[in-house]
Amino acid sequence: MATTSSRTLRLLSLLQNHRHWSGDDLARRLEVSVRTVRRDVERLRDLGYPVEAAPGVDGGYQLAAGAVMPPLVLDDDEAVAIVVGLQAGAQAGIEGIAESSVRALAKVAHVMPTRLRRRVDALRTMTVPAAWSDAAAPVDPERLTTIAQACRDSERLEISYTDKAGRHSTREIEPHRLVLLGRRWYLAAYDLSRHDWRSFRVDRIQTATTAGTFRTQRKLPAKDALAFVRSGIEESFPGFTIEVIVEADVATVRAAVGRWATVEARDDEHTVLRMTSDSLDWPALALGSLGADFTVVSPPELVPHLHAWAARFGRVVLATEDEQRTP
Amino acid sequence: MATTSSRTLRLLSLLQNHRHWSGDDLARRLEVSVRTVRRDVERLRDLGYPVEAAPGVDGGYQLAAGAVMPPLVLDDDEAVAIVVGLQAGAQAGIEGIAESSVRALAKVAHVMPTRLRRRVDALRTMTVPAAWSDAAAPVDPERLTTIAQACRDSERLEISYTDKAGRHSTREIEPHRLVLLGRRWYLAAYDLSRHDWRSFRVDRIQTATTAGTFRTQRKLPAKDALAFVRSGIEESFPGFTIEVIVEADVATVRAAVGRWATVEARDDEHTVLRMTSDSLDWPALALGSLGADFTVVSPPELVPHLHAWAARFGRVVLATEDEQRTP
DNA sequence: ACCAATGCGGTCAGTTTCTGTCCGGAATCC
DNA sequence: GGATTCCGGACAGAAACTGACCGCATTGGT
Repeated sequence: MATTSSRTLRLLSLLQNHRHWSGDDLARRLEVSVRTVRRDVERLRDLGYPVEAAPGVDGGYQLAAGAVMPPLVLDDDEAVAIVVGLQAGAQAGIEGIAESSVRALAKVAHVMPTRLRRRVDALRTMTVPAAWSDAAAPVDPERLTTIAQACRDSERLEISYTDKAGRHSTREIEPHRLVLLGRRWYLAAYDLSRHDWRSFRVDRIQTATTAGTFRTQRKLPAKDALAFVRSGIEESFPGFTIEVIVEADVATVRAAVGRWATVEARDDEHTVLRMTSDSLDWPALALGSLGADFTVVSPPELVPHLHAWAARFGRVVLATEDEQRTP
Repeated sequence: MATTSSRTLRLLSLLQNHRHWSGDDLARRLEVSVRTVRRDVERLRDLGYPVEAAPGVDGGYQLAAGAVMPPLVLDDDEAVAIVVGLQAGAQAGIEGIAESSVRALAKVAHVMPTRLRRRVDALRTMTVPAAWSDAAAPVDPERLTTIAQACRDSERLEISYTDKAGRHSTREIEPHRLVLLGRRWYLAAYDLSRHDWRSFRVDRIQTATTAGTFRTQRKLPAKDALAFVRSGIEESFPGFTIEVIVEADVATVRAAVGRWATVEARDDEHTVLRMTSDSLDWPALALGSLGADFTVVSPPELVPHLHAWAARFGRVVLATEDEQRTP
């Protein structure tokens, strides 16, 4: 009967939403006898979900941590929060979770009601882009999930692409795998127009629409997708390695820059600060907020960069009443 | 029977993991006849999940977006990604999702296998703290979820708290609601030691352990938790409102600062840029990366702040070989 | 020490429904 | 037109679910 499995699912949801439930409460909620509730609980346990129960006046049932994740029953707000969080995770380029974030995103996005999708879109305009600098062009999360779904489901894609030289083209591809390398997403795919494997930078894909499924899995000419993409990229990442000597003690520096950089005491009054960054603007913020003088060890470009900031900031004045109104 | 509901759940999971499944495939996977698969699909449809099916040689079943979220069946990696994303969402203080993030986090964290919890912990050390400045002291996500669970489940908490004046104390409280105000989390709770309602800053709670449930819900002496917390906070947020006139056209400015600030054309060569921030360091980064001169309209404090940066940056020099090695 | 509240699980009988096997029909793609 | 695939009715036997009843164990408070 539909009622019995649906009821089991509802029970799971109730146990996820609230810790303590007495068997009596559950029975009333589910409109069955307590005996049946006990049997349903037993069923959940058989399925591997650890429902704990405590007898006594303060007893009740609760779902505990077990060996496997139970199916998550989410309400609207929670689903939206999860999608926003996953989008951030996919963009942030945190090694070790970005790929999983995209996979989960593809899964959630595919079944998410459109009304929730609209809310996510609305929120995305408020959400902070992961990176300041244009160095890491942010990728439209929707496109990312479209591509992730296509990879998962073996669906051909028709994409419009702009290559390094700025040439536009439309291609039909068989997407294979998404790879996060450095701070960018790449797509390893078989290009049906060129009859060869290619890697595409996802931020250079303007549109992507599905175009039917394909059956036979071609063999990637590399150990794995990561190796393939890496081999195809000649451009080395700029990725500055910043090292400065700050005229402050290590504790002060650590407090100011948080975990963004590694700090190391040089002596009581000098601290070595190291960080990596795509652009020189980030380090400028970190160094500026230190509130202490410092000497640049590397890269040399940082010095003129900071001097340029100094020059501009030095020229800053407060606007006069007049200026505030008309040019 | 355990098999039938478990099978329905497995079917749901299969449909979430891969788009196209032929009825035959599903039957083999689930070890039942094709007819039963059809019946299971029908069951899912009865439960409100829109399983679409296409006849023909390329047909198959797939789960589409529907009116409600189906229970999410996640694998380990995806669960970890979701938790990391939610933690970021809870910390980031994005209005409209922070509360939901915490709720979802409480839900997920409670049933998450410990092996996954360990992975999340490991990743957290790598994850970037939401804020630069010490203005927003980051909150331990684990503590946040503990408290959220306690609120949800009406569980007493024993907390050790450090108040504004730096005095430590241990209190037993009945937690009511978590509130995000500005960039900080507050807990509205009834303090059993003081016999009155209090708001606690979550970042000032050192430890929180559950101490039994409570039944009777006390009445909060305010319209809602937000109002209560807000009324209890005498300290007004600094929250600078920055407004500057940039000597560049609106497109350039928009490209440089992204969505962090609102920009408005003043004339072809001047753009008004507005943003709000807890500290003056953030705007400094935004203004520095502009690469253009500008005039400050407000706040006046910004000018000396920038001048201080200018002075420090102006003094910066490249370290000599000597300095790099020994002081 | 006792009592109330709560969960546990056995048994039983009646009802429900689930399953596999048939089948003809319809839609889709080549 | 043919192959493939999904659809859903009918049927019979097997399996299960459900509610009712029972005595028992555990917990917390009086």
